[in-house]
Amino acid sequence: MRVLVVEDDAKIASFVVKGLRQEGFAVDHAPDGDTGLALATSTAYDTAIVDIMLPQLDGISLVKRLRAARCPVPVLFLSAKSSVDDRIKGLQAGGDDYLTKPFAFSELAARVQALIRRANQSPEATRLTAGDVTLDLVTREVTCAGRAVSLQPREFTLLAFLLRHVGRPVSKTMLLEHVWDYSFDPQTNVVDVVVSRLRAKIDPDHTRLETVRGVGYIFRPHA
Amino acid sequence: MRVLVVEDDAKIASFVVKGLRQEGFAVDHAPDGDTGLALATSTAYDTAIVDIMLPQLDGISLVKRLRAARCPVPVLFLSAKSSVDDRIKGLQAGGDDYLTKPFAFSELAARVQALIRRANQSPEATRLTAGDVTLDLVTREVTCAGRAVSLQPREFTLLAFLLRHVGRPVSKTMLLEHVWDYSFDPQTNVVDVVVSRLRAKIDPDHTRLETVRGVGYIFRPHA
DNA sequence: TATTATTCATGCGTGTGCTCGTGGTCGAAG
DNA sequence: CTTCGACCACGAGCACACGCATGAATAATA
Repeated sequence: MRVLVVEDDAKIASFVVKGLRQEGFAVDHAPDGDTGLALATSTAYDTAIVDIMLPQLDGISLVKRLRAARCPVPVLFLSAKSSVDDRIKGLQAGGDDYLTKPFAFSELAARVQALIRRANQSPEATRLTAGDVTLDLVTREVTCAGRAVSLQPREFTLLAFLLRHVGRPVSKTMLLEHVWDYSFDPQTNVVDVVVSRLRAKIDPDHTRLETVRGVGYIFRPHA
Repeated sequence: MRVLVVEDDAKIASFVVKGLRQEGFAVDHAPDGDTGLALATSTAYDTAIVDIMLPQLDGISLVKRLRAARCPVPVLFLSAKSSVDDRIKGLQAGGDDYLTKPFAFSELAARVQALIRRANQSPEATRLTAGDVTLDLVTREVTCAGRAVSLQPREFTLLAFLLRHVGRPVSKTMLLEHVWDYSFDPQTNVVDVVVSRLRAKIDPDHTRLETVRGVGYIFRPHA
């Protein structure tokens, strides 16, 4: 488990880094926001602990940039201020948790564990899977039965939506709304066409992506 | 278990927050609607306790916005008024429960527990069962005596209606109205035909779906 | 402009729902 | 007990809407 600590206060940083290493984590330390951003974008961390008050690039902006760069690492903010306002700003910027200084190390360790657990349990973060089909929202890679498949944007979005609703039928109206952003019925067969093309690529014999007449489609994972 | 308390009255808020913490909940507090909305949309709470009378953004509007943002957190409303009207408004806005001030803390704790329990087991809401026949309205799966049965749309709607009226006879007129959306008698035997097909699939020996001559049909669960 | 992605338009195949008609069942009256 | 009429069951067949696939046209992107 790799953890990144972005903290400028040397005492706190060393206290946190040592403690986490004793817990068995591989820990990297960045003393300022720019270094933190560089490390976070170049390495796959399981969690980042980010101080809000930082030289050069503050913690909130750092995380905003991470999210803009599609980096899904769970972030725990550290802050001297405990105001609800700050907390909200942090969470809105894309943070996952918030801890106020001073804090007990055991508290920090517990939250880091929780973040990692949550991230591992929610494939929602980046990777969707159903049976032998996988789809990575970040790298946009799709595999089916082990081999890579290249999808067009619409096909990709459609498959992602289907994978989020595995085992339950999705209506054409739902698809038009969430894959096409139409709030009305365009009176055409766009959906049918893209479904047809998607099938040709990942399900030629219609065993995964079944049609439910009069209702819509349903994605069933291949045993 | 994380709980959000949105309450502007400091005394009540502290009373509730302390009590819930003693019960082992992780509690966050928002003193007004805007703050509550921000917290609720950025953190995954297991329950939200929301006062109706709030500064800035009132409780009802708050919950409406939450629902519009597809935030499914169970909501318990608090209110000084106990009128049926208010209660209805609350539930219509997407609330799950309603408590009138003043209330005993034990009462509140019990309801919060109930809400969390209900939310965790909720998928049952979409499933109709009678004897050895089950029907899932969401996945559209139907089983009879353990094995899966595939139904056509009309048959599915018909069975769903029958399961909602288990043990009491339903007339053909009722069926035409609720399964076919006819408000008149089409002078044909559509109902008979579809009933016949349904029987062939889930009740070949007429022991579950009996006919009541001159009246209609009645579904009796298999012991 | 060249290239890719998306949408439109068309014809075909088929599942679905409906009607029809026959034969069966029930119940009340003779 | 028999007869008769009304009601019901269900197989067969038809028509239509729905879904599918494909190529052409348009739009977006480089």
